Amino acid sequence: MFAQTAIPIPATPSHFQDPDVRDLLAQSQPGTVSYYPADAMIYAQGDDTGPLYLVEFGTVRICQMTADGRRQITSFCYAGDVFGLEPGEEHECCAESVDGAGIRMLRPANSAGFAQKLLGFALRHFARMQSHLVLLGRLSANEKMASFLCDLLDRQDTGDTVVLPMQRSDIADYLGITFETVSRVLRVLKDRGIIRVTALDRIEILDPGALRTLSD
Amino acid sequence: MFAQTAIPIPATPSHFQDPDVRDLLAQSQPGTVSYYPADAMIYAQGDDTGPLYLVEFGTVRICQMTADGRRQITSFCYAGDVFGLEPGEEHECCAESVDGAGIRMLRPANSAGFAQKLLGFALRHFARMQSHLVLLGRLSANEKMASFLCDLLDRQDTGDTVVLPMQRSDIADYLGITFETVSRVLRVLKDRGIIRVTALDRIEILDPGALRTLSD
DNA sequence: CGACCAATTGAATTGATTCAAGGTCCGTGG
DNA sequence: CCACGGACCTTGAATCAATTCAATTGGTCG
Repeated sequence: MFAQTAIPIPATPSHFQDPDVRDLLAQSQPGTVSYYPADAMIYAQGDDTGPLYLVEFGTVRICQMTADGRRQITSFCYAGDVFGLEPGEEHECCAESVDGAGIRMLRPANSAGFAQKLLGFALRHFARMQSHLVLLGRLSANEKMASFLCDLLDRQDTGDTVVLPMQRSDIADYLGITFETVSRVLRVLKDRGIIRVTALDRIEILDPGALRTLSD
Repeated sequence: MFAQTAIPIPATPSHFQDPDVRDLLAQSQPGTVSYYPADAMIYAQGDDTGPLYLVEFGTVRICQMTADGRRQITSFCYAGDVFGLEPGEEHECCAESVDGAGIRMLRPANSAGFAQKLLGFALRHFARMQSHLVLLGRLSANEKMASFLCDLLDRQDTGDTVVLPMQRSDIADYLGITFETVSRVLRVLKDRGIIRVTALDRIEILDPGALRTLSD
């Protein structure tokens, strides 16, 4: 609503292999890709629900706030991910660009086949949230970080290096810890020889096995 | 699969007002009601997915375990709730009866309209998980308990009294704390005059306003 | 180069856990 | 009917993981 500095970008065909995404695109009226600079709001809490959003490039965070301003990031969405699916007329969460993201809006066709597709997406998202619940409720800070890094490692195909498009406070609010703890945990993993921080936003996984063991 | 002491009970018509549940029943092949005594497993992690389950009476807990045996209860299901919806061929979580529960199995019709109904259920469940994420990641033990009690108060229509069908360790594993902390938090709420514990499984809410304020 | 924001590190504090000791509830059997 | 046993719950004391607050370092951009 406010601070939306969306710069339209010429429509380009989506290049995703994921057959489910292709189907979804085929069964909806895909719009053009809009560019949202870092920290720009895509939709706010209270905005009308309706359209879905496909991440073409970049990263998006889905946030929910408590009354007194604490933030929980419920998920990060990367290229190929779909977000914006929520019950009710109004969004409960807000979506923000993390690092400059290209977003394609999808106006859902109101067909039954579309619901079937959406159900698939919802269920997949479901499984993610399920394990996020375990992470938040039952893992230590070290385990949370290890689990997060493993997740990124699996999703990115950048070899043994993980790219962190978000800053420490985002990671903290995703993992339910403070950003200082994120720093300290990274140091622990470094000292144990499990990772190497090659840049602020780049981590080399030296011992994936150890990381997975830790992540539980 | 093991320890399943399900005792068939004569089929009785579902008495739920919820139009969505009625629709779901109409569009599936509802089975008879089975009784699962306390702590009986309804399905285990790894069991085949497929049927849905409707809680006719009693309470069900959906659990996920870490490799080393820590447990996170991802949701409690009460009369009228539907569970068992998961992506993939196998269940990631297990479902157990908490206090002796009557469960009706629903074999989904493979119609498109059915997917639409399921999508609705999935999205509603979704919103619940979303706020559970905030609870686990960003609330203090006191706030978690207050939030839990508010939720029960809203769901049950037993006036200002809340019934706890589950034991302390279940609450603990749902809130991401220990059962000792559950006890201590209840004591704090008692000392502040917000609640009164009239029985082990019965809590009178003396000051709902204070509870809601606390809950976030 | 200087200014600013992000990230790291340190020290003190705290909220929650762990471990251990009672207490309460409830069913069972004498 | 009451004593006993076991499971659950409560409470206390010590410990610990993570937070808070504060200072410093590092990186980036005009």
